[in-house]
Amino acid sequence: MTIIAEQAAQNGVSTAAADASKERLRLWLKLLKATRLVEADLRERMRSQFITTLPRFDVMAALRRAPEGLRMSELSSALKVSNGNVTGIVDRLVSEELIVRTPVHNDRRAMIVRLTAKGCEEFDALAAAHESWVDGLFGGVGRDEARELGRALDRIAAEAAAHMEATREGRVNQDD
Amino acid sequence: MTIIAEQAAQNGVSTAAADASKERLRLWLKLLKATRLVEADLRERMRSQFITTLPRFDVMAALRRAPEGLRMSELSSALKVSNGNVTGIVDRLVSEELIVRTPVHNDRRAMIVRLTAKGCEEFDALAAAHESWVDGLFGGVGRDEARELGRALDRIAAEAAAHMEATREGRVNQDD
DNA sequence: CGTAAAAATTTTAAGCTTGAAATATCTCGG
DNA sequence: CCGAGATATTTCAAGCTTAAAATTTTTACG
Repeated sequence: MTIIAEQAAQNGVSTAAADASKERLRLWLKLLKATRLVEADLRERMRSQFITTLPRFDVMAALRRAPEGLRMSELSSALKVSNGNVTGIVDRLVSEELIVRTPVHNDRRAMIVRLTAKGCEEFDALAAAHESWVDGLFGGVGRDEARELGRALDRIAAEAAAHMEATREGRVNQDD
Repeated sequence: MTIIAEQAAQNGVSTAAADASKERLRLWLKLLKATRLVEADLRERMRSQFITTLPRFDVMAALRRAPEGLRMSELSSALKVSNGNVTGIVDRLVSEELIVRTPVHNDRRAMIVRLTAKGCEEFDALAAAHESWVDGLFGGVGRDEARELGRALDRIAAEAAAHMEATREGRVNQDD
């Protein structure tokens, strides 16, 4: 925090905490920058080489792992996006016959979505290309370094999720 | 690459390269997951506590560092987003009197955009809150670890950018 | 049984994002 | 001076995203 660091400096207080804080802000900006850079490249390749998008790829990837299909709600929670968002992407994939929506017996509110044979084929080709693109972009990262960074990111994500949970506004249990 | 790994295994070929490749794909997925998690939290806080968005914050942050203002094209290249995108965000910020668009003498095509006094004030409050949110989310990352991860991410971004440059489709200089 | 609350999904409004097309203006060679 | 090409920006169409409202159906309680 620049402001806190300035205050600390003015107060003659140790800036150790403020230093760590600044370093964390820089880390976040770098994380965001690197992610956006890679994401933009993958998006562009999906668009120009396969006429598709990352969100469509994400939906298809989730369905590829579920041969029996997934409910709309399972899909949206697996991808961590809103229900309405999934509705739109699924609509478009259905119109291209890459996936199908089928009603669920016993529950006329719900729909099961799964890949068609055509969808499986297209996804597999897409996934192979995607893996090679990522391999190229991260070519400078060795196996051990990738593992190490992956562990660090897992830990950061877990800690961030815990912090989010702890500072959530709309308290579910006020007695916690 | 799963497929290559399988082929390699079937062929009795060493899987060392395939192992590294898989580990890189995992790293990318973790990078994306962590970034989206943090981004979603920051977006939600911006929305509920300040009735604004991350793209607006990004635009205001770029302008905060440029007291003389920036041209639309400078803004879009600084933020690495399309021109049309900046036009829309700027339109909305102008309508709230947080920034102003002024014509440039000598060049009637161009516009300079800069923060108003109100825009500066709002941005500073927003930036202070943003820094404290990030500090909370990354609270488990110490100063030295943050520096180390930051360096690794910088290197990855630079290597990815170099790879993108090297594999670009529409060659600018075919003689390179 | 009947109905209120819960659950699954879709719809809607608003904003973000891109790439491409359209406008307007500028620059420069002839 | 004029016109071709370059440059700055906006407009447009399409898709992604969210939160909130609306719809439909199920569940459970009295």
